[in-house]
Amino acid sequence: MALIIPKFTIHFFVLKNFVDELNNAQKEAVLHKTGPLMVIAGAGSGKTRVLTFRMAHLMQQGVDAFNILALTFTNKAAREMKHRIATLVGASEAKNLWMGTFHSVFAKLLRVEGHRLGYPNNFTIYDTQDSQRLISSIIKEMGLDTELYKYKQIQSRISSYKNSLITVKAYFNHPELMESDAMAKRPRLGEIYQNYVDRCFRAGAMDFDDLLLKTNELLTRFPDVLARYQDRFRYILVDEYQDTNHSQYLIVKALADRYQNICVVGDDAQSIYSFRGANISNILNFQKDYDGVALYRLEQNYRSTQTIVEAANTVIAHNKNQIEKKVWTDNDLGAPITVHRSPTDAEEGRFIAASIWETQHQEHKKPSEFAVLYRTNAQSRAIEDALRKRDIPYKIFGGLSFYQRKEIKDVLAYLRLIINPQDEEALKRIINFPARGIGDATIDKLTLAAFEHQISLFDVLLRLDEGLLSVHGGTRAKLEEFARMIQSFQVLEQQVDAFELAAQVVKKTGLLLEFKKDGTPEGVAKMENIEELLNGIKDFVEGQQEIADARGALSEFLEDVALATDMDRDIDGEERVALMTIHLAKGLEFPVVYIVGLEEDLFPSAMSMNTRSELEEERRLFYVALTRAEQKAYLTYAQTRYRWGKLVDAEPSRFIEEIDEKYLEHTVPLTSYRYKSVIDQDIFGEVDHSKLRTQKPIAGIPPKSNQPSAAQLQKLRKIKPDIGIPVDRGNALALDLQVGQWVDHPRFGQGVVKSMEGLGNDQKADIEFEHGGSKKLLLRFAQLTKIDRHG
DNA sequence: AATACGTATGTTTTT
DNA sequence: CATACGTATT
Repeated sequence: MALIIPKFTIHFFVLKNFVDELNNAQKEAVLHKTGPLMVIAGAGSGKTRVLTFRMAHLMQQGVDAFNILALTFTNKAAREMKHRIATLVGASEAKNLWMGTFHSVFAKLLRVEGHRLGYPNNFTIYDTQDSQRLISSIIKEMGLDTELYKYKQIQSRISSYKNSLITVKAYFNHPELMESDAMAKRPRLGEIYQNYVDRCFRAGAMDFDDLLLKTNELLTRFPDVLARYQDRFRYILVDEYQDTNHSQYLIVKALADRYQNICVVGDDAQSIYSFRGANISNILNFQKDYDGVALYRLEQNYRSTQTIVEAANTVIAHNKNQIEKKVWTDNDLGAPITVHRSPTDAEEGRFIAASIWETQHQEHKKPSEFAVLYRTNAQSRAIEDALRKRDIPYKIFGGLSFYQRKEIKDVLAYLRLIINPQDEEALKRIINFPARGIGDATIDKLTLAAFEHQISLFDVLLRLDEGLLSVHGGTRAKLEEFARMIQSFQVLEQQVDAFELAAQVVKKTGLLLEFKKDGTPEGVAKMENIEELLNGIKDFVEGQQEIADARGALSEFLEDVALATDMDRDIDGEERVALMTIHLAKGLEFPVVYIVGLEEDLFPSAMSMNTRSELEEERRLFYVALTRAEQKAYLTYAQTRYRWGKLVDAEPSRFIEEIDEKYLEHTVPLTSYRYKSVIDQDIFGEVDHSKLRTQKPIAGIPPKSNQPSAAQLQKLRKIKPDIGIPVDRGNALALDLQVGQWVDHPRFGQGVVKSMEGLGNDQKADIEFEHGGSKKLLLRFAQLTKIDRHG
């Protein structure tokens, strides 16, 4: 019946057409043959098209899909690209591509190779919450002051060490690291780090950062493994390169070293992840890192109206450190950007809901054509309330993601423990949930016994008759029963599929009953969530059956879940307004975009105004937000807003003023003049002349005096110079040291730079101090200040 | 050991 | 405002 057409011909035809649609820069990037290649892709310039098409083209040229590795920023992006490539070269070929996020790709690699580093292939992936809980218990076990050692801060510290490849050993080898923690009154941070790493290892667990760190370790320690994967991944493509951290940078560099077929795509103007270690200099220095880099710039924007493109350009022009480019568009001028002020955050929500409702009806738009973008997840509430009142369907992305809900994590903890009984965090989570009479005291004893014998908690349970634990007979029986139950699940796991197993777990542990009996609406919601999880597992199992080499289905499901984001649960075709943070919106586009909460201290965030580089990142974030819009953008702010449950006054964001007035229209006449803060001036270094322009009243009311208010003086005192405190911000590279430069160190005093070594994050300076001899300091951590001095 | 309640404490952004 | 933690009560 079906007409049989040779596949190859069809695909070739499609491919050819596609090339013709590309502009010159795109075409060149796609057709570039071998060697390092960097594509600077402005917002909306079709970079996904270039990436997918480049891969398809490589495959057409005879490159085996097995030899291509593509690292994307989200799993969703990977899926979509794979799908598009499949339409170009056929699904069976596209399947062989290695594509995914850094984390998911290297998690898979470590499943295969991790045994060389002493990890079981069923290792658990600890999420941030697991890490924090473990660190919290370590701090308590060590008897440290929890005021000084706050587990969240410690976790983020350890995370940034790992992202910079500072292992425990390296930590203790760098006096300046210990120095800086000691000065922060946390001299025992190294010990915590040590304990944390040991405990993770013993639990057979890797945290998010380990997935990258251990990959680096693997590739460094085992040249044969490195060689094998270099040979395997002959063509490497990295999307969103501006958001890679040092650890990722090194992995890419190691893998690409042999063939040098490395293609990175990114936009320095959209680098917004420095808080998790992303280093913008990775993209800025790419041309120095590789020889003979071909550089292509995609500057034509196909996404947005002229108004939006140009307004965005005027905003980003306020930043200093950029790769030169000029984004432009052929599109229509489009509507002006609407700026709206509301008295309260609730009003802001109402305005947005009303505006969406109106636009929907006047222009026959679907709900999915709108997005509301905000700086912090907490802002979603007011918007939600307003949308719900108007019956506008919406979906919130991020925030508490589905897999992070307590009831879901509880079920997953059972499954994790079945797969990997060493998993300490999973065990602690569920050993007494549902309640079975095993209290904190018992768990503490258990932890202690595990530590004394250097075994896992579960092993202690299995060896209770050896007298490892002094507990009452009743408690002991309960512990034994718990262990027996887990073991019976382990047997079951061998016999049935993941769905069946999960269903049994939920039933036999009494989890479902637990929520059923409470009868509250929350309890019902929790039951529904568990049901949804089971359905998800079922879908997964069914999907797996189509894949020939599917391994242990459950452990793969757990891996997917550990690395899944809310984005990945997005069901296409759902007609809903999207609510998400700007970070989450990266890479997406919508016809109509509302950027809300444009207020000083919120956006830009109060936490990000201490240094210029932080402020510039906030501005890039705003740039990202604005460039999500295809046809129309709204900027809204409120004069008062509930924060920490308190009503606080707010003033409009400086970012609004940074847009040229000619692109804006105001719904409400501006009655009050906004005082322009003196903080905008860089009081610690060069004066930014663009910031010194005379203040122009926006409407009638004359400017206030230039004297900073008491509150502003308060703020000024809190400002620190943009050097010296880069420990977890990774921006110390701004300190451009030369040999002979005099510097000041808070501890060692003044000294002169004798020599420099290392690159990027590893850059060190050999400094001879006046008192105390010479020291090699890692620039990123040494709190150095340049000083003027000679001789 | 479990619960219930009060207090304190903190908030950017996420794989 | 949420959640995490400590204390008092059963």
